[in-house]
Amino acid sequence: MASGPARRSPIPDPVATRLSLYLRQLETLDRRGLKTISSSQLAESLRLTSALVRSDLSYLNFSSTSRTRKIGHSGMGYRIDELTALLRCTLGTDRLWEVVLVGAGNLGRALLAYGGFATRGFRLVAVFDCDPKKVATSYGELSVRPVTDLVPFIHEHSISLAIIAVPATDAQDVADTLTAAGIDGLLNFAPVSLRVPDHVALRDVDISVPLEQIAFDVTRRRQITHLS
Amino acid sequence: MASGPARRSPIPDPVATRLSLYLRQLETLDRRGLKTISSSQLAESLRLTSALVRSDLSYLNFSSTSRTRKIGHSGMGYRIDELTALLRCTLGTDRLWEVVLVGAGNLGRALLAYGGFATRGFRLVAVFDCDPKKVATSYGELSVRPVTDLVPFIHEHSISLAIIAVPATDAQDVADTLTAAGIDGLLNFAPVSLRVPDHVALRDVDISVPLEQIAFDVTRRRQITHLS
DNA sequence: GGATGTGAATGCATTCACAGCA
DNA sequence: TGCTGTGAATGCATTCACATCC
Repeated sequence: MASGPARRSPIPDPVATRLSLYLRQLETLDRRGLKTISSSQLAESLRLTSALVRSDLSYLNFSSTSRTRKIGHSGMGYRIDELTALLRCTLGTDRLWEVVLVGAGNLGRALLAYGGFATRGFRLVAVFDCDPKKVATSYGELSVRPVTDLVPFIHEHSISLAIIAVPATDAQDVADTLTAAGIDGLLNFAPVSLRVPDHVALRDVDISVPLEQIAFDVTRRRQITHLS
Repeated sequence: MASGPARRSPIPDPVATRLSLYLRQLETLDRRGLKTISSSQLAESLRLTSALVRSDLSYLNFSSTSRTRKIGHSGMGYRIDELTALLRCTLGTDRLWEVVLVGAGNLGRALLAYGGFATRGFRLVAVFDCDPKKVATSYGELSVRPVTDLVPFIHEHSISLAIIAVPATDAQDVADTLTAAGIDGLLNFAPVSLRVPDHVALRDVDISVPLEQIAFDVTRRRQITHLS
């Protein structure tokens, strides 16, 4: 039993990732004033198949709070406002997440300046760095605090999410500190594989990896073209 | 036929992504002075299984240039220098890729300042922006050029890779321009799904997506803990 | 002994194809 | 007719288990 897209939860990881993309796309469509969208339109706009979109969205049927059974409307697709709300609720971004940033180097400062988080339910509430020269410098509304203040700050403000943007050599130390302070989730930009306890959610972003993948794609295509 | 990890090419996408991670890890291990590593050690350091590592690396056996049949050494694992060279060659990063950056906003400036590319075979050789106020401003060794110079620059320097770091609304236009100029690969940081011809390699990086995934992971874990 | 390389087995993600509904 | 929701079929990624080699 339990064939097809396994009605009812454990939402698989690849599905969850696409749910984020659906949400992003719906927000764009909403800004354009659209009210409904079909699985095939949504699929095409993201270069996916309509069956995959429907399959993914079917995971939302019985998710947590909503008792609603069907989310699409036969013959006319999905209502953008409904679906957006349901996605936000499922992903947990229907509330504001306060996030701390560790590392005020180039990458850290870029993240501070990056406006994209605010519109998606996240707010950077503090920046920390171990370099005394950087401490007290201001970026936008935030001024850099010493790492020694990190643990008390997390406790005092009940922070659950942190972004690690320190050099690779310091990343594990920072992760350990954050873990000990009781953090729930970590977004790691350092190019190392961190070790954290099972109860801490961890994702890595290494911008060199996709760039390398492109180099690989291009190289492979050239080889194919070459010997044809 | 062709069961198991399909000896001989078309390297699947998930495999190619992990090859990048193996390379990154090997570079770290090399810096620590190690000479060899076993599939199980490499696996553990990246939280994978040893069978997966061996399976992935077996794709390198007959790849393009190298005529070597076996890359590991029975009883003693893989030689780090050998494997590093083979990975670089396979991924296409055994040579220098000159990359142009379009967009000198917060993200673009961070990428300029980010040192990580240089050590992995990529060099940012020019920055472009359409905002006249930004043009001619210098960041590090590069000064911002007007987008009108983009196409001639690409032709003149035979650039094949570009990074898009402009607002979502401008990204498709920039992609079209780059495509028309004959670019081979695009790394897109704008939160939109771009449309490019099949012969152009495209990858997306949206830092809000992994952050949302973490929020989702944390939310789900809380629900599980809650009702247990 | 300790490791690789790989066919065979498993399990998961995606697609197909169609019943059912507006 | 147009579209969703989903069981069944496919196909791909991962793991198992073991022959093999130093």
